[in-house]
Amino acid sequence: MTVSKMSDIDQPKRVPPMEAAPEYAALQMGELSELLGYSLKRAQLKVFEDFLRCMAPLQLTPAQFSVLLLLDHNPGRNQTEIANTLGILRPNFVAMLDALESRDLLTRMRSPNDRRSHVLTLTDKGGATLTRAKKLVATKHEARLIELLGPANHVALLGMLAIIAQDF
Amino acid sequence: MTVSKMSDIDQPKRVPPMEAAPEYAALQMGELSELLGYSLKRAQLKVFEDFLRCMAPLQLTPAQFSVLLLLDHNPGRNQTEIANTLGILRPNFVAMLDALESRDLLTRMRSPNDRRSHVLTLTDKGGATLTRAKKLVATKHEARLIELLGPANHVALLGMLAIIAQDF
DNA sequence: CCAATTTGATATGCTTTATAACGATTATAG
DNA sequence: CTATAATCGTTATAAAGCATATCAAATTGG
Repeated sequence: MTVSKMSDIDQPKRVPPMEAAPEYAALQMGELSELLGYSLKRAQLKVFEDFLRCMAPLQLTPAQFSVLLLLDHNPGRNQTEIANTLGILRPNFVAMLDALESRDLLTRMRSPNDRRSHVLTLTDKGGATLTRAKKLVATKHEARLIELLGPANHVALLGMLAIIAQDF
Repeated sequence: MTVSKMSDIDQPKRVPPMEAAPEYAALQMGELSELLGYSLKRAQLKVFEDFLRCMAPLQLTPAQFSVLLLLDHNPGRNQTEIANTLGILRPNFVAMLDALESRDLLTRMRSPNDRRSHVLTLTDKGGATLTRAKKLVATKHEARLIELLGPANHVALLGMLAIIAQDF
């Protein structure tokens, strides 16, 4: 049987599914709303979904964007350093870099100091893409969040999440 | 739940650099710390990790716990209703219910009204397990979070995440 | 020099998430 | 009523995400 792969031309790969309003009576959520993990996961999915939507013209996932951003601020680092900082395991980072390198957004160069390691560098196209991406994130993605929460809450939320991410 | 007190949130003390301990020099996180999606994902992973640790004696994942909790508050519902409410796709819900049913935590009964559907019900063991689970979550998991953030911040965080999960 | 370690890479497996399709059953149109 | 469509649980399947073991090449340390 052939794989029915509807490969259209330049359509965004993943369009998040629209949620349809369920026609049955709303269920009692119980203590679920008080469960931080549940709300965290739901919120994270929504935020990533919106990120992908905003970033559709550049076809960058949140993880890919974070790599470009980190490379821009940390030139001359190798794969292990970048991957560890982002919480990505080295084996899984390889394919990710393959994709970005094949799109000419970054380069792998053997380090002259340590020829085991690859120095990662943003290409010109990578830098330009990152600039466009940051603009999209700021004006479309984060702006919408700030509008929803208010600037003070937005800052407070970032602070609390950072605390959880590092101290919990 | 009310979010009316979101304006008087205690500001988190500070936002130190994320992660530590690798032997190479700390990398510059750049605008990454300001990216809500990034912090959300990191925080969510940590919270789920702690949830699993606290729930180890009962061997319940966050998703399984949410199913038991929802069943307890919504008796007589079928698989589609429970799955939809939790954002689980029906095909993926089958194996999940198989596992819980094989552990005698819930039962599937053909509905007399509509013999296509299965009415889901907590067993006695399921109810007892849920009671123990809720106690573990409250005393070990959420308590630690509240201690870390402070009660006011904890409430505010829940409120903001709920807003994002619903309205974003 | 030799043993141990590190780096990028490959292979592999597990879990999660998503879609298509099927039999049984129910609902609906004509 | 009958014929068609829709729904429910289920199976099969595939793509991602996440994790471990292992390898060759290169480096480090004794």
